[in-house]
Amino acid sequence: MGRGKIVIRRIDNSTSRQVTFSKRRNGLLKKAKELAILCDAEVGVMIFSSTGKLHDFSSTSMKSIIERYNKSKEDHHQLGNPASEVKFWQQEVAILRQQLQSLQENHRQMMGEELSGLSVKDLQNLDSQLEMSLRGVRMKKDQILMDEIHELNRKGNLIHQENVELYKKVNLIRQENIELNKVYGTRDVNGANRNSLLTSNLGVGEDSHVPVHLQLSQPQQQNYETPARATKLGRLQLQ
Amino acid sequence: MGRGKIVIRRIDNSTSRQVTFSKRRNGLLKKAKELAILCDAEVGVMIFSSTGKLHDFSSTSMKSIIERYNKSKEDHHQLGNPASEVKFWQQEVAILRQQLQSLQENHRQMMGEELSGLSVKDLQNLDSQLEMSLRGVRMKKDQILMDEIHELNRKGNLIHQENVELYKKVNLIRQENIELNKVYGTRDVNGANRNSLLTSNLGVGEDSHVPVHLQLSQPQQQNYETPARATKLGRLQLQ
DNA sequence: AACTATTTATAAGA
DNA sequence: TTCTTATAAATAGTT
Repeated sequence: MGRGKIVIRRIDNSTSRQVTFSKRRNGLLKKAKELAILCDAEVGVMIFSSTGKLHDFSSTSMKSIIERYNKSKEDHHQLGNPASEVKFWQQEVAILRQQLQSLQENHRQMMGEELSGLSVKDLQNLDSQLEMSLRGVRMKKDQILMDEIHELNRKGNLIHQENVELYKKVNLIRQENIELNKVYGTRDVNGANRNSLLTSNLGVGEDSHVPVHLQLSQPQQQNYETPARATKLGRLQLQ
Repeated sequence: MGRGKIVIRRIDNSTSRQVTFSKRRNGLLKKAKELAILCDAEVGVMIFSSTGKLHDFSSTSMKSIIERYNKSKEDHHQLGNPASEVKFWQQEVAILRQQLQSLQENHRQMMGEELSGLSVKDLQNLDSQLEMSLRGVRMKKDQILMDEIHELNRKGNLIHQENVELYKKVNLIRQENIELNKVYGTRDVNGANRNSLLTSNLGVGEDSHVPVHLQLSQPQQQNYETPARATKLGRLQLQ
């Protein structure tokens, strides 16, 4: 429901993700409120943004909704109980550690390390993925460079235009001087010579009337530099 | 958003209240799901219909969302609480969450996604890393394939040796038969013909005395398959 | 449960 | 962030 259709998938761009979050969060909270009023329901909504900020709505008190939820789930494991609370957090740590380990292993494989356990099929899949990533990265890089080049061209042409205008002005003033000389007689022959000299010099400027246009012939094949070491992007330090 | 505009007020008619509840409940849950996915948010929704039935959605576990909610709302149970153990585990969770987020961001970049924030230099480093990874993966893959080929060659040669030995034995036995025929006279002309036929057939085997040797001409350039989808290696599912 | 005329939400762009 | 606006999506009332 917007200018275009979208697929429900994590929004890559951080800025538009934030904007969308803001809009949709408001929408969700509004609809929760409406549902509670229209249908006489008890509704609780908790939202944590990716930056960790909490947004919530509850038709009655959130505490009572959570209690009702726990009761409904037959969950007699109370959240105020310190022993079970410790247990909960320990479980949470265990889950996160497992996720982290899994991601780390995956990361190492994407770095071309620790490939021993993989089959040819696994390796082929990894190969394809890396190739796709590489294509994406290079496209992005080229796009940035092309944008820069276009910007430079734009500025170059602007400056060139300025030069043309200045040249016209100079020519006009020179013409005026010649007219003045005609009216008051040629008092200064050397002065006239200087004028003709100036003319020929500016004539060179006239040759470059074609717009400046730089271009990379094959940007995707160019090599800008080859760092031997792994960078912060390639080799993430954990802890 | 319907045939007519409505005011947000409790629907008196019980039946249409139920119907509206059903429709809007689904809408709310759908939107909660979308928000969680699109904006990478942690979302929990609890709905009790007026008949008391529970409907809920949670992007992660509802327990962890409620915990986070309680923690976010107030850390009142930290004051003078001897359960510093809880605090410790909470800190542990915070650290792990941060690590996980960092690794996830890195992983997305290595997958060629979310490249918006990167400079040309960053992209070049990523490019180099991916290329290096790719080289490593292909080397590993080729090595496995070459090992397999060598193993097959070894087995092939072994079998070929066996065949040579068998051929020698057959030839010996045939020679013995000829000798016996000479001694006892040719009882069976057709039998001799069969023998000579056998000889020529085995002669073909003799031509291939050179060891069998298969080889991939350019293993690193071969394409075994091109999976369009990302695999478990490329696209790791977290929770 | 479908249908569909409308309202509402929101994606994209300033 | 906030506004605007074209378009997608949700849904109120109806069949």
